[in-house]
Amino acid sequence: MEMKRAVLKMEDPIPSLFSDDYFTLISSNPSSSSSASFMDYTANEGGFMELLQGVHDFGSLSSSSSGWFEEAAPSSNYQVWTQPAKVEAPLNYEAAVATTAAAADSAAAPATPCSNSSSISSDSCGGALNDDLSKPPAAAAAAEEEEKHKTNKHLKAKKGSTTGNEKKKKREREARFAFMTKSDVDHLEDGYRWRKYGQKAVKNSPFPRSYYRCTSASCNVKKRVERCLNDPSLVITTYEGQHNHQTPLLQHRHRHSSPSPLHLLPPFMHSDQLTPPFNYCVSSRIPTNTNPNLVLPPAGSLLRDDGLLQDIIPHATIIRNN
DNA sequence: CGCATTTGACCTGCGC
DNA sequence: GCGCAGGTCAAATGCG
Repeated sequence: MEMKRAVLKMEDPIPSLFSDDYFTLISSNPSSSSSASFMDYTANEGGFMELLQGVHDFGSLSSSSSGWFEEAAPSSNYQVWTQPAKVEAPLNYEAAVATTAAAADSAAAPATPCSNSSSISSDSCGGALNDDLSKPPAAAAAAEEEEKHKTNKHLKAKKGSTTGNEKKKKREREARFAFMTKSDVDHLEDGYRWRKYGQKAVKNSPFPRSYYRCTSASCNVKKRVERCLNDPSLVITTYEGQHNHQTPLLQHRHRHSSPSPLHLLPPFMHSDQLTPPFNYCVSSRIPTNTNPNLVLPPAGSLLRDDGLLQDIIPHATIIRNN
């Protein structure tokens, strides 16, 4: 099975993606022969949707981690890095996506953000991730909402003339959560309904970035979807904000009071893509047996990483897929 | 017809 | 101040 890996080197420049806001990158370590890469969502009531919501609870992240990255144990199959606070020291980042072939090489190397294992240039996946999270820290959603309201209300007026205060006021952003998945479709099903509101070409990348907004009224959650520059099969999804409503799937389930298997699936998964026990599929176009390589930490690291990973992934357990 | 997507224009922040 | 790049808007268009 093909595994993915994100490598962070402390001496490289921080990608702007990580330079602000609470951010979590969940990636796998290819160095393990036991290639666990799928989460046993069926064993958890909330599934990945709750996982995402849990990840959005960034308060716990900020309070439980002291450093820029929370380092996973070297023996773990996956690494989970979080950026709970602004970084002072110069750090360097690399998100290297290694296939199983490369995995053997780095098997001996400690799977830590400080690892000296193989690196790639800055315009790799790290570069793809290197978008503008370098904005002011996450602030209250209300502030953002208010500003957004202002923006919408006075858009035309602002186009003509902007007050000094508004001009100077820094844009505040919601906390973000990004992850990479292996998929041939950009927009992965996650249980929520999204409306695409923009698409931009990414500098130095042939792949555009798409912008989506949750269609639910009063929910201002956004997500951005782009492809990894180095490995176009990887989709980088960045969620911003927190849903203030249930997923349509959950609502449907509650209405009918009979458990729907759909709500137990991770985002971007359909029930018809499931072949028990663990053949989850990211893409609706990918055959059931194709591994999506949603990069998530293994049970070992989850259990080991007291206080952090449990906050990120509240109920998740990992099953093996080999 | 209603909703989603596309796409060019505009706004904003940041670095030089 | 200027230019660049990311982010957003909204009219036009497409689709079921």
